[in-house]
Amino acid sequence: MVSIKDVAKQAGVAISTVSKVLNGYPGVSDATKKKVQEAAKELHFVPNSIAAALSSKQAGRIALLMNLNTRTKAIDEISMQYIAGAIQKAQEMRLDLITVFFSMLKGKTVGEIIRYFQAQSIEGIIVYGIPTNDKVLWELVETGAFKMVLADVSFHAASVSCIGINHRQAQIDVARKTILENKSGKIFYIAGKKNSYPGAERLKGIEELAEELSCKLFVRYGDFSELKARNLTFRYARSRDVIVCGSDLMAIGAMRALIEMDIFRPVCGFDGLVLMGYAGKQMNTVQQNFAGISSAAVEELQHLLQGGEGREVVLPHSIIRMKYLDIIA
Amino acid sequence: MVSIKDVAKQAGVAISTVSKVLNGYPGVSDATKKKVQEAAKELHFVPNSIAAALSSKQAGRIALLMNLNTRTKAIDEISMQYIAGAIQKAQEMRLDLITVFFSMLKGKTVGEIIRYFQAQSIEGIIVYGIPTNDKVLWELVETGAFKMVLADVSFHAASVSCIGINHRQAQIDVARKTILENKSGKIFYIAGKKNSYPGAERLKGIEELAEELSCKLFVRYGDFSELKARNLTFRYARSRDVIVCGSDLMAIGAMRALIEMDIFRPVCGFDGLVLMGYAGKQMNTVQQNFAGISSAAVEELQHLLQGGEGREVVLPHSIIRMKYLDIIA
DNA sequence: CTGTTAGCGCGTTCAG
DNA sequence: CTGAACGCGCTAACAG
Repeated sequence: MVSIKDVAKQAGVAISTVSKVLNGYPGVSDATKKKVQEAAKELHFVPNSIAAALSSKQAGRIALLMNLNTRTKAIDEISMQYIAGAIQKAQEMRLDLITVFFSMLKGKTVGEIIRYFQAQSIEGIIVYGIPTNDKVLWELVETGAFKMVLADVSFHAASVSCIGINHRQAQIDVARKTILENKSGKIFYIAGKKNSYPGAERLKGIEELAEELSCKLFVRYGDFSELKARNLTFRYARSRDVIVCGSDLMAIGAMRALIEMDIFRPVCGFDGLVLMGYAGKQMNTVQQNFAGISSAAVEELQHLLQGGEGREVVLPHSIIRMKYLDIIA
Repeated sequence: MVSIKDVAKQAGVAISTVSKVLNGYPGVSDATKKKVQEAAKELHFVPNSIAAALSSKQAGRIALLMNLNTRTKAIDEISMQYIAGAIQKAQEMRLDLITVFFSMLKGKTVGEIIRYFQAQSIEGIIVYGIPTNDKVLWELVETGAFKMVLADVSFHAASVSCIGINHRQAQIDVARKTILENKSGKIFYIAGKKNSYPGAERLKGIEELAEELSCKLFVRYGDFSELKARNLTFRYARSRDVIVCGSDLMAIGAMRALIEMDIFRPVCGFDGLVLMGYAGKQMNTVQQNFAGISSAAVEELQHLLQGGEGREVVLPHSIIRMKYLDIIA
């Protein structure tokens, strides 16, 4: 392994000089700068990130913390895009990214979690899908022990940013489109989970829209479950004009129930899963660019690591119509 | 951050003694061992894996290298299970696991790739889905620079193991079941990619089976693409009795084509994707436990890291019938 | 059996 | 503008 020492020797300068050049610090003459860069290139020098992490405190090691739902595998698609987007961007920004699942932290106290991350020299954490009622995780946020970026919640502090689309507005957009296309009056809304921030925001959206359009609104919680949405549809859909769902998975459940009931009702979903394309029908849905969101989250975390203030970042969304041909390859 | 030094001070012993105790080295009296362990517990000491990685050469940092197919998102499901299984097991075995995608290595020479991993103190690599024609990656394998576990290929050397199910046998099993259930004579086999090892093995399997059952076999390459399988089905399915596909995604394409053609032919797939459940019909398929495979791969890598010989590990598979009710939650 | 010492590769003062 | 020297937290030889 070629180290900084070898580069220094090759260039005929001291180790610290090499370090300065490679990290873009001032106070090095252009002549020696060039010498060092050439030597580094010649020796194919790649800085050892492990050593850098040990010695410096701004080593750029971050963690992606998320839920791994092994039961409902549909969520895999979202998680995967999240991970991929984050890894990609982290690589670009020369940050080390490790992936951690909630299940690994299960049963740990806040102190233990902090030490767990510290032991890995983690200085920043991106959290996706933090439950609004997870006491330990929210404690962790409040300690300020790490720079954090929270996806899909609305909370920011000095060292904590949040990021995500405007769920309320997105729900309004997709539902309005569907309702106007079908001239529907009575809305059946299948909401997500009660302790989910996006779920709550989407609910607010549909409430606002129903009022604006003077539609009757009937709400039940489907807990983001396909099965529950299916059952709710059997029970309540017949006497409503349109089924608006807080997630694609629930929309699929609703749609399949409608088919079995042999009645037609327009349905719209939320997320833009590929899975939608396999469910047999077309429908409007909100497309979230998950890879884009996690990519933006990494950038936001970098902003915090460089001393930036925590803030709220709102990302754009779009309304699409999922079709079979969109997804085959 | 509480370091090994603090523990030493607290226990009233030397740093190295603490290190020995915590790493289970011999040559420490039970009395001091107990003292050290108590001190560590009291201070909530968590060893810094970064520092350990720097100092020692057997630090247990490994990489999971895989393809990220951003076009055909169906693969997401498999990738996700892979990642999850590996991360989980790595955590259990106290190994640091980083995820790397092929795309990040694109255009790099073997030397650059080696340095890339060395810079991260990586000592072992698990590769999933290495193309049989990827020169650079195979060069990397041959250099022996890292301990490696290759999933779904058949190659092993001193420091390289391979792992996976018996694709040939699995293809035989699922196809035989489907054929016997339907008393089919003429088989249409939609194969995977030509330079894919699992694809080739599965093809061998169906050839063997066709001979054994004295069935006529007609083969075309679908390249693991849903669309291609769909088109091939339109073209060739009418005059055969059963469609055997080298992957679930292709089976879905075939099935949808059959529905549009309004003819019935038994179809069987390979992989056990959840996606299958959404495709509208039931069918036999091979269920691979992807999380289990990657988990086993981590264990095998650990075996190599501890000086074990490279070998071939064959994992079990099972034949299942995918149903809608199996997947909703 | 225990403690001292020397690095691992790099960042960072602080003299020169 | 440059380089010697120290330390990050830990492991591993070596003395005692």
